[in-house]
Amino acid sequence: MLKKITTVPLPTIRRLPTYLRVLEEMRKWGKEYVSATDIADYLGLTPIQVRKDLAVTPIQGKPKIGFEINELHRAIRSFLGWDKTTEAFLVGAGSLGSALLGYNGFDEYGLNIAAAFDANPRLEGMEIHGKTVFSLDKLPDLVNRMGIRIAVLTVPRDAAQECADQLVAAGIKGIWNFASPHITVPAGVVVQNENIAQGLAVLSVKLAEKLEVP
Amino acid sequence: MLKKITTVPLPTIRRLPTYLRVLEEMRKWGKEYVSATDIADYLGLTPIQVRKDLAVTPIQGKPKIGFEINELHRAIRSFLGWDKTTEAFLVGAGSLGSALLGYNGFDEYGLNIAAAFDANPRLEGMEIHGKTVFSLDKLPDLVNRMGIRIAVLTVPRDAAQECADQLVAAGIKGIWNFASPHITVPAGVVVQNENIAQGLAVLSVKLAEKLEVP
DNA sequence: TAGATTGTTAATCGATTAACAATC
DNA sequence: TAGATTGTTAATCGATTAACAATC
Repeated sequence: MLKKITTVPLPTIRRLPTYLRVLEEMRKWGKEYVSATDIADYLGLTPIQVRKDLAVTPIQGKPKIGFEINELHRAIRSFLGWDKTTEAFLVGAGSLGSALLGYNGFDEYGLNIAAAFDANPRLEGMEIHGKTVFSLDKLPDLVNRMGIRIAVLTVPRDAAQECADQLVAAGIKGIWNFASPHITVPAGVVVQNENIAQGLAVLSVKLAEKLEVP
Repeated sequence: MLKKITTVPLPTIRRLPTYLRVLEEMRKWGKEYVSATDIADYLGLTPIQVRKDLAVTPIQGKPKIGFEINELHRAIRSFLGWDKTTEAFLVGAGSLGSALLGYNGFDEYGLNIAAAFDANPRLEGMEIHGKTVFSLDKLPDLVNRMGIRIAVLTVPRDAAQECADQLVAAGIKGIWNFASPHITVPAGVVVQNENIAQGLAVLSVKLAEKLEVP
């Protein structure tokens, strides 16, 4: 009986950011209301699925008219917690880390990378895309003082697990893991693995199918 | 009756690259055989799921021993088509495009980015991480001459659809889309959308749940 | 009003998990 | 041999899709 409150399906959560972008797009076109059918047509989904997904927000659509774009947009952002900014640290200032430091779209997702950390002492004190790089041993203290809960992990694969352990020890509660296909963390810590190879695998297989049986 | 041959579940396909990494890891430890149980323990999955996933390959495991690591590794790579190199073009040599050009892990995935293209004439002829940047209008001819089928799309969001149309017109069959949450293409062309915001959405929601109900 | 769209409840579909005989 | 592990068939679980009354 416990444990199940109203778990929103993971696929739904993954589609929500796309709805945000679609709503922004349609707002740009001067629209004020949008129906689930419009969104579904635009994205190649079914209207029923879109309506189910949007039901995670408390926003009610109006029959024959649809949803108020701004209101829906605000509600989805709020559901994702993207209406307030969360500060995060980036760990591993290599090429991928640097690229992410230079990405300026995170504020749209309620995320701000406050600082970067690297094991290489030669990077200490440097700025990458305006973010200061600190020595990794400064991390626990700064996590504590700034109340940081999220880390973006972009170290080399071999360093991933050890580094994750340090992050957990320092009090990090969520790890956005670009470093390794899998890391082990204690319960109470959330890991989101990002792995570019997954998408490429899907593309590879689908393309092979298409080319075989056209 | 048509159409369904033996569709491998998408979640399975997405897990396959991770199995490759795990097999490499275990090979490094000097192991020769690995059981589905070992892999499952390592990744936090169930042994049954791992066995089901591995059944997409023709490799048979040996009861009590497991699977021959090298053989299984080769079979998964073969299933994904990653045993032969596929040449691809990257379109959009901005910060994300440059970062991907500098990523040297693609050969593990059977992908080689042969060249980059950009609409900005000032980039023409430049080299980024050893890859030459061509003008976008050279793309159709080069796609044709080199028989390129895959494009990595890393242009700004607003240019994504127009650029995708050009790629399709040029004969590209698979688009790995980092540019926009959604693009429309004709049937016969495969699109794989990569969207960093999806993973962050999952992390955000899971973390919020954890912090609310610890 | 008629018809498009909503939200909800039920049916279907697909993936995961369980059960179990076969095997080394 | 006993026991761990395999591969397969059946049961369960969860997400998607369908059906439909309510509404503007």
